[in-house]
Amino acid sequence: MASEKELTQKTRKQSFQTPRGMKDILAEDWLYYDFILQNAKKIFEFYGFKRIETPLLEEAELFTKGVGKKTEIVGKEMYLLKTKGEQGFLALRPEGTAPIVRAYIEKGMFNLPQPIKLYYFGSFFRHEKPQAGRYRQFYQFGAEIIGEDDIASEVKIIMLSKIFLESLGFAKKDIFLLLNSIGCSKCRAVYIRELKKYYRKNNKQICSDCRRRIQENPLRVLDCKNEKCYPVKEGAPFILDYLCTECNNHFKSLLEYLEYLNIPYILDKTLVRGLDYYTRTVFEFCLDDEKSKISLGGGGRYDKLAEIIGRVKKPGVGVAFGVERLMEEMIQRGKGFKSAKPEVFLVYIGEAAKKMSFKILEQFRKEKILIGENLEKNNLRAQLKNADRLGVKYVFMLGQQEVLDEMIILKDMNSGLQELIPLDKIIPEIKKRLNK
RNA sequence: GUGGCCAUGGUGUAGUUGGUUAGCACGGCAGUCUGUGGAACUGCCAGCGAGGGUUCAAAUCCCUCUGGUCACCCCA
Repeated sequence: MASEKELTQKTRKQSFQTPRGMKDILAEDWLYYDFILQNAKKIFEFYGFKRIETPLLEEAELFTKGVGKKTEIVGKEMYLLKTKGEQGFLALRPEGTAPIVRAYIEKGMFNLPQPIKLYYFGSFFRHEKPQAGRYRQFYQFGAEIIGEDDIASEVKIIMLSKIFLESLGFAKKDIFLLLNSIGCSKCRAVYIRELKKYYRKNNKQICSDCRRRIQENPLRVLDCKNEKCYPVKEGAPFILDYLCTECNNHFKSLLEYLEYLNIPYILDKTLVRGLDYYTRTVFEFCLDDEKSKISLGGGGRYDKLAEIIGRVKKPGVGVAFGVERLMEEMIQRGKGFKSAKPEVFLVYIGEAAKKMSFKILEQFRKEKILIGENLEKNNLRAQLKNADRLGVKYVFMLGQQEVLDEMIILKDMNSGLQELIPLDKIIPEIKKRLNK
């Protein structure tokens, strides 16, 4: 825990801003977040997925064990918290799969009919340098199918991911699915030995990063973007040629299903993912087949994760999308949203009318008619100005005289024409005019 | 974590051989006009990202920090 002195030291500042890489989500942004979540919800729930939300904090060890100590997101980018009473550290969750598998085990979901289909929507945290489409707190939508090793799980996840992307307005032809298999622990071990041997032989022709990678995280040399490494990469052995019979059959069969279902894919022999728990199938969705393009989302199979974190032998498949990335692409493709604006506005003059305005507004709201008001202002001019700025079609005007007569003025803002209407007729009258 | 570029009211900006009180537009609030909007006019609000240094004098030059942005690393 920080001491009181440490906590107050910085408060001498004159102003505050959001921490680096984090942002306030304002009304215009919520239109996108809501739209994305609603589509995801509609589709995935219809296909039998249930929503789950795990805590923002987990024991740090869940990630070091599950995702891998040497991965960037756990080894270097995890937010760690030390608070009173816990041994060890808590971590702000850097990804969603390990917590969900933890919940699956902790809540004994393996006793339910398998597989378990879950989806989630929430924020995740990675302490990295912010950049386009990359924040320190960001939202992910993701889905997991846990409990079966049949390729049906992969097929479902991939199929639904595509339907989801299309629902957001992305054209079929723009969505690219990159696909690869990185085998199981057995065949990958054989492959890595070969890969290391090959890179050691070509040690002089590769970049310094790759020299480090081949030791720490060998698979990653395959997506090195340094030109220097291209010739060596070209001749490198690829894991697809080293898959054991089971992994090979699994992958072949997945490809057959995708072809049968008319889901185009690009076999990307260099696609490997940064999280240690992946086995066999890995995939990524982008909007451009250029490799440099930031991916919208990705996922894969993780057959050993449950075993590593909870000694439960259950396989799984999952996908996760970066919500901010989806948003940015939607904006770039001109998919705009407007918030609902009222078409009617109520203005008042005088104290009696002000009081009565509250009752009248409720009549509209009971009828689900969106009505604007600015009761805080007490001059007519300012109220009308606001109504005008909102672009409403009709304004109801209530004054001293109207209250006495139980009438109200209805003003057409386009023509400027006004007429007197009995107070008890306002709802049918406005419905007629708005064709409701 | 490494490197490049950047930082003036709420928003968009003017302002460098350092030199009056930092200018303009939009915006917000109020008024001209306590019963009529879209126009006009008037007044007000609000800024040199933070800290330090050089100097008689700093928005301007230097350093540190913070933040933004882009590339790398990595990833959603």
